[in-house]
Amino acid sequence: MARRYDPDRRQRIIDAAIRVVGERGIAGLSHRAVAAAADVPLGSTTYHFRTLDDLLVAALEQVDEEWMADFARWVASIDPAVPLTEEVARYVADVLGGDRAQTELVYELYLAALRHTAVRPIAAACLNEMAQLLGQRIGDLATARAVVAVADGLVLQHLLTGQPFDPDALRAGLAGVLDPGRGGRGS
Amino acid sequence: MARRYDPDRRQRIIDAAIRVVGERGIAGLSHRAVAAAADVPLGSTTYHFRTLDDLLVAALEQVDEEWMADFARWVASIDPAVPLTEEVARYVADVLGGDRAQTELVYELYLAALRHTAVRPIAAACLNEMAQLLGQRIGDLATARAVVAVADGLVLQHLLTGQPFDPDALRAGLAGVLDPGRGGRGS
Amino acid sequence: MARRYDPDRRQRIIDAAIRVVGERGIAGLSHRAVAAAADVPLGSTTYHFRTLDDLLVAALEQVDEEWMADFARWVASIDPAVPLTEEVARYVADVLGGDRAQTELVYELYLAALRHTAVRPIAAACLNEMAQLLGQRIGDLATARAVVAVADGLVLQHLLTGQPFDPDALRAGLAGVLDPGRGGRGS
Amino acid sequence: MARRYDPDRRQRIIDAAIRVVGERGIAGLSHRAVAAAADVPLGSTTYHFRTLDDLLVAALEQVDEEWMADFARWVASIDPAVPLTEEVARYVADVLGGDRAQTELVYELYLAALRHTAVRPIAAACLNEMAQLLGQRIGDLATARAVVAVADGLVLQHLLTGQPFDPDALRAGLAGVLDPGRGGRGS
DNA sequence: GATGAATGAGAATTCATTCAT
DNA sequence: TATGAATGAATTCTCATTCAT
Repeated sequence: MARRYDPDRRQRIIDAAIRVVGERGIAGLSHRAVAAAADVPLGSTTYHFRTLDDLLVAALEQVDEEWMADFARWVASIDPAVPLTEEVARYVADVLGGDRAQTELVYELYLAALRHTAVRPIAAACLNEMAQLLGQRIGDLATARAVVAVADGLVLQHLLTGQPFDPDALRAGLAGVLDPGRGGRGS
Repeated sequence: MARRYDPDRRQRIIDAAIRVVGERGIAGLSHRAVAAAADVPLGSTTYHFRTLDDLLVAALEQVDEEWMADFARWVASIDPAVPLTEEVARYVADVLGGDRAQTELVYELYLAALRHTAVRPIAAACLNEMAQLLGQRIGDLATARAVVAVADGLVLQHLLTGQPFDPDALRAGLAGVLDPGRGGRGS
Repeated sequence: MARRYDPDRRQRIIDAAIRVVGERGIAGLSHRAVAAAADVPLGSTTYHFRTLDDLLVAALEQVDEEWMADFARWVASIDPAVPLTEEVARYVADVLGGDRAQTELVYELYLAALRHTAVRPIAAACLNEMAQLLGQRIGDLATARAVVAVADGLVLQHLLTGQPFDPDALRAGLAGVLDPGRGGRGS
Repeated sequence: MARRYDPDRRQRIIDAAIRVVGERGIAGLSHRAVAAAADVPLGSTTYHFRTLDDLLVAALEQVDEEWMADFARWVASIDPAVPLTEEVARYVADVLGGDRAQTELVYELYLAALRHTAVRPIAAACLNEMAQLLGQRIGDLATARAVVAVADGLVLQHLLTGQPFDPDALRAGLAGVLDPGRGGRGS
């Protein structure tokens, strides 16, 4: 009854939705939860976002943007003089050591996209943009795609197993993939 | 009213649960849906699995087992004389070309594990077992872990972007990660 | 929390639904209203009738049955020695003078059936059964259908206009339809 | 933002309301639906029609007008030299063969009138006007009322049962009502 | 043991209407 | 005068879980 004019409400609802997904996962997203988190009446969330999917998409697009900004910062910080594996290791370590909530958010986005048609394009765009950005920096798209795959696979692996991340093991492992004889196989 | 002695009912419920998750995702799992899919009375599902979580865990454990069996078959089929990258490419191509429903099930497992304490150990075990199995075969655990990461990252990438998988690009990309100069960067 | 075992509940819900439709019309039927009228928890109505349509159909089928019983009583009471128009007039007068709630229910059933696929068959069956029943009694189906049409049209007309029903006017009017010269036209 | 001066807006809203009722029934009428159908802002519908009932009444009055115009055309086309039953049969056949949407609109009007005080007068006026108009033409009001009743009853019967309309059966049936011995009864 | 009716909470939506601008 | 954001109530429906039989 109090707040009648509230021009930023739409954005506040999106922010609240991101908070809710971060805390309870995509499965935990509900109009009610968002309304409570944004401190707006329930009807307000459905007014601004006709369906829950609309809200989910808006929220994940924003998550994607923030994630891309972080990723772009890393890309910009790559030192051509340093071996790429080391830079990748730094990236993975950063991600795993950073805000766990945000990281979970992104991987939940990926995995949910497998089922959820509405979020698929966001995840696809995210993956493609990462590869493009990195590809421009290092001059090779195939390598960029491989880096993104390795990084994603690693983050997922460590998020789920809880195993500590060891940069040296990564370098040795990657070397082993290309040349098992030297990487350790058979020794 | 018909079936009184039905020793396989528990298993049939699990199978039905996997079917339901495969069709509607974990969010679509419910006692009712499973009961309908298994053609058993509603009370039967709650009788054999006190909570829905118990049923989910049982189902995902079985998904994991089946996935591991497939993975083990691939590991056994690895030819030491063939470059590992080629074998990895074969694996990724197999997964992407195989039963999409089963593949999605495993990523559904990962997704659930991100949030769900009860499911986390299953996903962790899955990832660890894959690395162990492969590590024993190729003699190096770090390489095995890297392979698992690369494979997961690639499958996810292609499932989400819909991009066709090109084994040559993978080999070039991986080479580029280790030695950007030769893999394409700067050339 | 109190009432746990209640074997007649399903029927009580149907009865309550009929009461609700009688009072507020088909548009006023809601799970909530029925639950309140039947004094059962809301979930109970959705348990016994998965969708509101299911409940509506069950209720209207019962309305139809009761209506047909009344109609059959009239058919049985027809005196072959009395002109049919007089018997029809008696029927219409009975209906208009009887329980208005029940009559409205039936005509609401008819009119709703035009739009509502689920109730169409009930209305169609009702109309057909009336004609069959009467046709058997008077030995002619075409006449029976005409009687049903006249009666329905008249009841609707008087229900909506509030005009008093005059049996003599009906007889004169029907005569006029067949032979306008004698029925009054031109005089 | 575009239209500032729009003198026909009120009428356009009414037309849109009729369209909405035609498509989804009275139950589907809502400010939102009308605003979308009329391509006007939501506030515009509530501005021109303070309550939804006002809008419904305006729409149904127009439906009535259009219906009466059609009916008047039929009345004017009646040939005194042709038996009235044949003309009635022609009318019923016209209605059943004509625009189903418009016919349903009128019965929707009847339906609403059964419960809705605000709508009752419109339906009553519609029925009375039909009788008056026809009565003036044929010179007998009682006959006119009977015709209207027969026509309404027949249209309803055929719309609901889907049975094909047979003019001969109608004539025989009506004859049977007045003189069962000749119409078929007892033969 | 096994079943399914019962329950109450919570889900997404839709909406008429009000009112600040 | 016209608009659309805001609101809160009401809608249907789904469901995990309990528990009497």
